[in-house]
Formats: sequence, C-alpha cells, structure tokens
Amino acid sequence: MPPNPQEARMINIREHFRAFLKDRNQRQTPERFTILEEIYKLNDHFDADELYIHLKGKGVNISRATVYNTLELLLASNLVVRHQFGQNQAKYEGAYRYRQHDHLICLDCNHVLEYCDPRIQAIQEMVAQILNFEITHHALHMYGHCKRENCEFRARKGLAGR
Amino acid sequence: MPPNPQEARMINIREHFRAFLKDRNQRQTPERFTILEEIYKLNDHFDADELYIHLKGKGVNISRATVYNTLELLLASNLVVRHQFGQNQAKYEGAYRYRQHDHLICLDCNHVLEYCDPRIQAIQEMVAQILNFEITHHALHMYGHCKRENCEFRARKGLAGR
DNA sequence: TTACTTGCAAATTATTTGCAATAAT
DNA sequence: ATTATTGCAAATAATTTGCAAGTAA
Repeated sequence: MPPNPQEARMINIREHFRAFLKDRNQRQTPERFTILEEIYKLNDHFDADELYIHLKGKGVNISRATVYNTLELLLASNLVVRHQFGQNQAKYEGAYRYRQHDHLICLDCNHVLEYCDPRIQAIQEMVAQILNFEITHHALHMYGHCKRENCEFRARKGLAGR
Repeated sequence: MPPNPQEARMINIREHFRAFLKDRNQRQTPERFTILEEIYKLNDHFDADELYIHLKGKGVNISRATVYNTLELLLASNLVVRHQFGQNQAKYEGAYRYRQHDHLICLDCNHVLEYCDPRIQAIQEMVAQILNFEITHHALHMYGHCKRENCEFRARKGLAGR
C-alpha cells in the first residue's frame, strides 16, 4: 500500500535534513532525527524546554544541550524557524515549505494564532525603498486577549466564556 | 528669560513621573530622576546595561538593580516603552507623547530606524475581527542591512559604502 | 580509527531578589 | 520615626560551553 501524504511529507523532510547534514559533513545521529521527528509531530509552536520535557515524557533520553544544538542545525537548514514573542524564551515551529505568516499572541494563555496579509509585503517593500534599507525578513506580532473558552485569562477572571 | 522648548518638555516629563510616583506612594528619589533625565537626553534606543554603563561613564553611581527597578516604574508610567528586537536584551526608548511607530533593525550594526504606515492599523483591526481576538498592541520589526557608511557590515566586508 | 557528538556539569548572559544600610516622607 | 529604596552580592532563567566518554563514518 502507498504511504499516506503525512508520511510521504515526513520522508521528504528527513531527506532534506539528511542532505543538509551530509553537505556540511555533520553526522546523522539518531538524536538529531528523533528531534526532527518530534517537532513535526508536535505541529505547533514550542520552546526549547517544552521540547526537552516532551521528549523526556516519551522516555527519550536526550540532553538539553543536544536539543539546543539540534535546533541550531534545524534553523540553519530552514526546517525550523525561531520567533521571539515575549522577553523570555524563543519559540520555534517546523517550517518545511514555510509560507510567510505572522502571529497573534494571547497575553493570558500564550496561545499563538497565525494569519497572513499581503499588504505587509507591500509595506515592507515601500519602507525598504524610502529608508534605503535591504530588508531580509520581518516579524509582525499582535498581542492581546484571545476568546478561547479555556483561556487562562477567563479562568483567572472568572469570566464565563465572555 | 523663558525656558527653551526642550527644557519645557523635560519639565512636563519630570512632572508626569512625579505625579505617577506620588499617586502610587512611591518615593521621589534622586536616582529615579537622574535615570529619567538621562534616558531623555540619550534620545535613542538603548538597553538596560548600556544605560548603566552610560551613567557610570558620567560618574553617576547607580546600581544595575536600581536601573532595572526604575525602568519598570518608567514602563508603568508610560514614560518608556520596551522592545524585544533580538533574542537577547530588551531595548527601551523614551515615550513621552509616544506615537505608534515600528522599527527597522540592522542585523550588522544594530542600528534602529523608525517608520510608520497607517495600513498596519487597518490590518490589525481586520485581523482582530476575523480571528475574534482583542488586540492591545502590535510590534512590526523589519530586519536587514542598513546602508550607513559606518555600518559594521560594510566595515567587515570591506564594501566601501556600497 | 578518527574526530564529530553526546551528556553532564559548570559557565555565561540578562535580569531579579534578599538583606542590611540609607534616606525620603 | 517609619518604611520604601538603595547597593551589593547571591539567585534565577535561558542558553551555551568544556570535556571525557561514546559513536558515526
């Protein structure tokens, strides 16, 4: 039977990482592939420690140092992107065939939503020209309060699904 | 003789901070006013340690703890805003009569430029409605390479003012 | 076999906190 | 006189690094 689309995609992703490592003469260790696999299974935004704890929870024994080290490799190979939403830890997300998008961050529960608006690209190009700046990328973060039923905010304030 | 506009503005700013402190029953210490003064003299983006070093350089002896503590008060009184441009230190800027603006950050020399585009406000409102989110504020950072003569990038690469 | 990687613990960076001495009210 | 604030040093949080032991090529 043919592999399902999810697994076919994962095969491409692993192959991309394998090629990247080979190209840089870096070793294809089981730790690195385990981390890659878990990131794509998570399919969400996460921080380094969440990933470490998640692995521990599955009985996988990989040190924090290796998690951080592998995240650097995944960033360099464009299989992961890093975001700085707050003033604390960086958040990451899988980025295979990444389409530029921006983020809404709930200040109460840290829930992250994604959105995309073509006008941002237009603004970027205009600003670059006016200010004589070569822009490589941007980050547009919108902060506020989400309306999820189970948002911590509502829980704390006792506002029944306002 | 009448005070010049700069000094008149500074008087307003000090008065704003004084009122804020009195309102919260916090003390009007010389350290707090010295820090406020220096931030508005700097008239640029700075991080906590830069401010601390700057004060040291002027022979003012104020501890890092007090710098951080006072920055919190200035944030709470809306006389300063905080930005997170990179993954490291937070940057601050004086914000008296702050007009919303966004930032271009040079990845080579950390120089910061400001700009403003009304379309961002429109995007914010539209996204809030579509995703059912109450947005309190946003941060749009554009990263890239500036074209300043003395940008470290050019110095490093030996590109004479390309 | 070689030298890159790993795991652990110690180091580092940015920021915060505990506490005795000091000073604003 | 009270009690918030300061400076210092130690604590914390996130991340990085040094090094001996392990392992991919």
